Amino acid sequence: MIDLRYVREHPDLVRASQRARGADDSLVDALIAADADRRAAVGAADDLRSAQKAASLAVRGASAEGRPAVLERAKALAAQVKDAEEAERAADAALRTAHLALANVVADGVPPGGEDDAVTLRTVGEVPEYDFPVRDHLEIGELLGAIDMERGAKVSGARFYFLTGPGALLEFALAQLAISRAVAAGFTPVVAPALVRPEAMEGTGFLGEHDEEVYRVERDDLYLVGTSEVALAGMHMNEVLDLSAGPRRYAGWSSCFRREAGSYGKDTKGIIRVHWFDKVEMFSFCPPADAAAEHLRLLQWEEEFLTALELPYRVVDIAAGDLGTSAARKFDIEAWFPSQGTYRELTSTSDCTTFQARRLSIRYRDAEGRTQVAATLNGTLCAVARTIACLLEVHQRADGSVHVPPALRPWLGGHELLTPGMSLAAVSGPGVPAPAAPTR
RNA sequence: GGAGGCUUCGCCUAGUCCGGUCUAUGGCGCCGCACUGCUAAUGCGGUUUGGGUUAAUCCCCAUCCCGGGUUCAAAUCCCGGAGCCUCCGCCA
Repeated sequence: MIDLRYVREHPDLVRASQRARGADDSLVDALIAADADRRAAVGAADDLRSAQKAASLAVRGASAEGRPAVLERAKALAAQVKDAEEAERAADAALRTAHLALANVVADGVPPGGEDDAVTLRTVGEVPEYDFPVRDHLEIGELLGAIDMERGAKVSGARFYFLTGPGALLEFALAQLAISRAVAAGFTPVVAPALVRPEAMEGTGFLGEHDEEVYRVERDDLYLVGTSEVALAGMHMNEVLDLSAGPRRYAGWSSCFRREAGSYGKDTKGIIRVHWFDKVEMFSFCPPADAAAEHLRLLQWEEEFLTALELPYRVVDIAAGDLGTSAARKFDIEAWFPSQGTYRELTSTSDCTTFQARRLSIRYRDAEGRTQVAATLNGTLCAVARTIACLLEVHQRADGSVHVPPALRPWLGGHELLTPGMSLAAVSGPGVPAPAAPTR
């Protein structure tokens, strides 16, 4: 939800933002009208309630003979209040509808246009060259015994998979690396629920246009999250945070579930686009004035993570028409996928300014001690399945083995290569004693 | 799944049986002022959160977990829901 005061004071800027998104700018005027209606209705109902309260008190003080008349008057006012409150409710609902219809105000500097108009800010790392025919991540995964799509489909259907052997170990290695780096950077690590109540889903803006993307557990009126952003934002709903020591940062781990409705035929091979994956998500609460700077910090942490994995990538500034409802600005990092000969989205970070926090009522105390709406930001540190896909492809060798970046080695038994048929018993992690020599 | 208890303005708490200056009690904490070599102690005052109105103040309305209902009037009575706790059952 955007700030109503801002809409009142700068309707032209909000209209421009709507146009930049390719959305209807007349919604702004509808919102302003609904706001005026509501305030009129509230004023009328308040005045009537005030009169009725006085009348009601008069009933108590009335003499025996004056009482019937006073009571009559109080009853009449009560009826009027009832009507006025009905009108107030209607005006409230109309305002809410108009309010929810508006997406966040696009930040200054966001490129105009739609999906194809993202601006590449920089390209980092060399696109690798291979002197052998490259395999896609599924072929490599199958050679390594790391990915099993067929059995995933047998058990759960299309777009489900098993990570097996080295694939499973890779998941944990990535999780450890991501969480460790986040903790070192000052994030509070969080294991977040993947099943949330409607308020959290709605507050983060996922029941609007993304409604079709979301799994709903009807029986219990719960939703499966598409990202731990939902649980992390919901964590502090209806709270006043202390942000005097700087942004409050969380690194959340959870499974993520997406119906992928409307993506039939897209990325059907492998684990790039799946109904379920695990993810380490960064989430930050900060004063709105710091949000843009915080956004760049999240982006930097994302870049450092990919650099540690030795993955070539580019950073793109998403155009206004392609922003999510809650985002004022969004940067994606796209990593190189050799089998596709192109960069594909691996992580994404959004500055939601006060849009989510206003809905969720997440506030902080400013220097003067007043409560203000906080800003929220989110960024992927590691979406595991897709990252594994990218790693396998980029670091593949002619013989089907895969180079392990040094950053991951501590959790993969120190190995420099994952090789088809390798013994997993040798792939121990820190804290695990070396396997005992076989006794016979 | 079953039974019972609980939820009050940052924290604790009175009030709920029996509806009406509850415009919510008291303590702690916090803020201001006074007093005092300093600190402490003490005294006085303030201290929920939203909304409406306003240049600002004043004022008005709402708010006792949430949503309905009864009533001239609801923290208080009735119905529905949520959360927490205890016990039983089941379960990793």
